[in-house]
Amino acid sequence: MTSAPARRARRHDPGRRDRLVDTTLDVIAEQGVTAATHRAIARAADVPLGSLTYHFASLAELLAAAFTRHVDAVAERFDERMRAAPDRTAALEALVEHLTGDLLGSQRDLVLAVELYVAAARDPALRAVTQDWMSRSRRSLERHLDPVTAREVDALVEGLVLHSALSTEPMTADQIRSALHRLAG
Amino acid sequence: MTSAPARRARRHDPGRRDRLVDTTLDVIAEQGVTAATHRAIARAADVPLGSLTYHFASLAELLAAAFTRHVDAVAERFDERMRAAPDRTAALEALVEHLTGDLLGSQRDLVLAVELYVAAARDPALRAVTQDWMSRSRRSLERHLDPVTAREVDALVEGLVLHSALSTEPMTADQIRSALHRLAG
DNA sequence: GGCCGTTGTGTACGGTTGTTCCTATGAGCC
DNA sequence: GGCTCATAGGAACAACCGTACACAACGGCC
Repeated sequence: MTSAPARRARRHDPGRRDRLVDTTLDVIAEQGVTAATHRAIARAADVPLGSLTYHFASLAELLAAAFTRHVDAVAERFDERMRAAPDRTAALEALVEHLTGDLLGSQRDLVLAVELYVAAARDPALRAVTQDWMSRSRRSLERHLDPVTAREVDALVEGLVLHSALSTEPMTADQIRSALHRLAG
Repeated sequence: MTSAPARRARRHDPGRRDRLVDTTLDVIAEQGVTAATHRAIARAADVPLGSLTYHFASLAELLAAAFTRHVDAVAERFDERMRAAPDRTAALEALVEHLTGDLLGSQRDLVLAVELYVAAARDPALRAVTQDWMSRSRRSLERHLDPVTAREVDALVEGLVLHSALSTEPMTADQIRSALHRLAG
């Protein structure tokens, strides 16, 4: 029996561009943004190396597309939660759920957030993505909070996320809830 | 006239190991942790390439030594401020000064903090450094705040720092002070 | 059916990296 | 003065990177 020949994706492959963006996010989440090289992504997506430079002019462009897609999804999900909340109290509780469920619950989203922070610290194009994210999340919060409070809550949330990412012990929902209520309650 | 021969450091060079650690911090602050290569650091310190692997078994070890030195300095400076504060109100004001003066005032410390976050997200050795920093700063805060509040303030501060690093508009002392007082006032 | 342009593929190139290794040097001790 | 060994120095190596490019294949239009 020959060794497994690594089944190639079919030659005609519409939507490969989309799939490459998703695979890039997977690689970043699993191995970090510095490990997200052309070769690593090509291997993960099971496509030849040249396919990446065909679909994306540069690696930076591919990374930007990937982070943009991720931020769009997270921001939209969050705004839905805020729109659904009837009042301020419900909004804060929805925020707690957003944090414990989406961000801190799945390591994936947490890791992606931190990797984006990291990459954005040096790449102006990615910094635009993070600024878009911050302003969108602030706008979502402002559905139930005044602008000043929204900004403070946004910063606190950012810190909680980073804390959880770097700490050994994860933060509990109760701790998050109490901090939020003290700031915006 | 020949081109400048790049004056070499003298052959006998006691304390070079220390100087390499400082230079590493400079390179990280100016060009980011990903640009802190053996060659970049050697060039900045004006020493031959081989000198780095002689003094430090690996690049990771050098980076860890550099971040450790920096964290030690910042944490010690902060604890001094907290020790000097007579009461809770003074402590909060000292924290504002610490943030606006040391961290946000000089871009250098802010950049170093974010670069450390970034690097720590992937390197367990560096994560130990950040955890040490967090626990020390929390302990300093606990000189005037109860543990729960200290933890929340620490998280908020982390978020404010990150916000300032990634945002275009820096955060003002007044905004920081008002957020802190709302949380711990 | 035959052409053509879009899409897919594999290889090669120039550059940078961390690390190793051999040699040269000189400060401290006898 | 002579020995010795920790330090200084520079070249070399293997691995990896992003990107370019020439060629193959196929769908859609005439």
